[in-house]
Amino acid sequence: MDYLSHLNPPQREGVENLEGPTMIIAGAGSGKTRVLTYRIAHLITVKNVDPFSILALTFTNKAAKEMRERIEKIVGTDARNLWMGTFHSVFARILRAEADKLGYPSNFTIYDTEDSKSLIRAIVREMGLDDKVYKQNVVYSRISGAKNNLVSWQNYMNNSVYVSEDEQAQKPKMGAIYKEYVQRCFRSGAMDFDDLLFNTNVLFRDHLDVLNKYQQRFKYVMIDEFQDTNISQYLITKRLSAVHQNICVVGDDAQSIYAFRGANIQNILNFEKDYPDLRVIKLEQNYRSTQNIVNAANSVILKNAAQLKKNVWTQNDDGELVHLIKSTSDNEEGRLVASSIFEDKNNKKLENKDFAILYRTNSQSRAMEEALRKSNIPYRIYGGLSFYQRKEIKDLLAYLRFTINHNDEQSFRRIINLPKRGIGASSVDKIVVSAFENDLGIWDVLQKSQRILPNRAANAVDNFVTLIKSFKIRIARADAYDTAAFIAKQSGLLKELYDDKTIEGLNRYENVQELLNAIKEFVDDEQQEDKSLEAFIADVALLTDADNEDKDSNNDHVNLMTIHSAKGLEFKHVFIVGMEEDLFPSQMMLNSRADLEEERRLFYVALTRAMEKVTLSYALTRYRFGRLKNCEPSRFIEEIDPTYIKVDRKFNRSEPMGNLNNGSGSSVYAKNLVAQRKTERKAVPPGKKLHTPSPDFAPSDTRSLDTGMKVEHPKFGFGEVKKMDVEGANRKATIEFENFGEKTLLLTFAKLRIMEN
DNA sequence: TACGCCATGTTTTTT
DNA sequence: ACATGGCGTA
Repeated sequence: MDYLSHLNPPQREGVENLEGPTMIIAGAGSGKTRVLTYRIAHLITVKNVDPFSILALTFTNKAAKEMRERIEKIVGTDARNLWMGTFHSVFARILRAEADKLGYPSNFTIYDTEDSKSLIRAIVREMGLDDKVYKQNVVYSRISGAKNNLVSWQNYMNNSVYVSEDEQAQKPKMGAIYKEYVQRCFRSGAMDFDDLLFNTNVLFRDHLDVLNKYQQRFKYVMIDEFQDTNISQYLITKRLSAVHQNICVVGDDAQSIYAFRGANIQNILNFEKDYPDLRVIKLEQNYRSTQNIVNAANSVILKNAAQLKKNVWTQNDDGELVHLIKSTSDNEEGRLVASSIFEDKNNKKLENKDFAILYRTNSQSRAMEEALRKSNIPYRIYGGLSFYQRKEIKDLLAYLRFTINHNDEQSFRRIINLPKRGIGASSVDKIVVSAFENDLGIWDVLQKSQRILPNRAANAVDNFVTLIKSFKIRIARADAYDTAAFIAKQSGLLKELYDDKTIEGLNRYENVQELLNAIKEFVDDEQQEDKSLEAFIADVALLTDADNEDKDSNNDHVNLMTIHSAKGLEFKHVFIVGMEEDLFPSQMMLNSRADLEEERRLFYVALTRAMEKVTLSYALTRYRFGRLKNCEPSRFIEEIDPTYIKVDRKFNRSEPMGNLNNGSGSSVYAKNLVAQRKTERKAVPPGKKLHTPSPDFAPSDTRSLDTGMKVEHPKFGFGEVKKMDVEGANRKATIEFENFGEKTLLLTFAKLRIMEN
């Protein structure tokens, strides 16, 4: 096989040794994906293994898709038959096939995080508990943590550790909420993300015939990004590969960055115990980055106590030193990065897509976007609010979901009064409570709504039921696109959005059309055999918009994303912005040594994305919650061996800060920001424009507002800003309007257009 | 029941 | 800065 000649000895060992348990410890940039790709190709072409019996689990859908394409280039269309995908998507597929064994319908709904949290919130209220004590985020992560450790609600309530922890935290009802949540999901015919893994474990534990079937089927099991798997995931694969023992995991403990989600480095250590005859292969030569970048990254990760022994090295040139730039504000940081990109593009003949701007939190994208837009540099934001998480999209999806699964409580709550049908919160509560008390599904209760609801509401519910039934009939006869378009129209959703002529409304309408287009595409896809709505809906909850890219003709843009979503990617130049204490490392990760080490690994991941150049950047002031805050440079900057870093100016950690302009915004920048739309951190819908137009009136960018400025208000007309005030967390502007006199407006709500002066 | 006004909390990361 | 939900009014 000619591809073998491109490999170094350990890489080759990883490709050629196909039998028995194998662990490949792959340092950053060591050609891990290449090894995995060739390994699978080798199985098919040399060992004549049927692709149907190969299971390859990846971290993202995108990674799976890319790998499949690369394999297809070597082995041809056979690659389509591989079982390849994320844990969640592969096991959702298996769970649908075996759902009856668990008492679930095969068309069960998948709840995303938002669905789960809102269900938790509803439960907490119904139980008469304080939702300030039982915060949905806290309860959710507690339940999620338990599920990922395979602790059922029964085990949870009997476990003295959990129970006493909850009592200590003054949250004794946690177990009861967990129980109710699980039962409600079950009755709704719904699984959340963690259930997909938890229930797969239950399936394989309690139905040995099923387990045996899949054990026989999957002769070879491979796991990418093994360092980011949790116990639940690990046990699934351990069970699956128990017969053939052909399990190969690939990972790098230094890049484990998902412990917060239950990922467990311990898995790597346990692996050696579980498979005594394990073959361990280390890929240590880095092909991606320059000498300086590799050395800088190594010097950082060295500060972590918990790690496997590994020596990442490279033969590449020294390259440039890591640059460090300092700005006075987040906006200036954006401008410096933008102009640096502009220069490098000219000087080094680079394209936009060679650059990535990485940050710790999604909210940091705003300043970068503004600066890039002003410099006319095309950019693309990855992650952030997904297309599929937008309200209007979720609304239509809820209709589709409910039509397929009539018991889905969360979808029901979304659509029962959308558009308004006169069914208010009290009616909804009655329906849900009645379902709960009689141990019925939502749909059963809806059929008999006149027993529990007053006439008017009951009639409205009857109409709703008839509507859904008409959708159901359509599903049986038409493909996904026809049905979805029919539902969008008949439900009244499209009309409601169409009638909304505001800019936001137009956008929403377009987004819904975009979803319909996506469904059309799905139907037209020749590789797609099942064109039913059910087939389309099945995996929608597992999609992120990272899966939707690449369709644009214009692919040359600067990449903006969080460090987490940069995992597995590489770029020539990488900017790591917001290198400030409390931001990176995050304030919330300073509580334990383990947390801080995870942040350090995150920094390591960021550094090692770069092929040629890394620029670190920090700002002395930054907006947070709309207020200007002082910042200190991150401790991580000092952790880089100074040999490999070039500081713009003398770097001084406790340098005194400049003048703070607190609250009312800075007039320096004000002049530049004229009636500019607040940055909407929205995902670019598939195949859509990169920039959004400016509306006439949008909630004002309050940072740009200052005394003396002329503004226009949709109701009060023209006026001049007289005074800016801060009261608590709110900022107010006193404005003298030409026709209405002086008004004091809360800037949070004021819709102002700032006139050029 | 629907709607408008405003108080409050949130931002750590994602399948 | 923004979303969310509570509360009062129509």
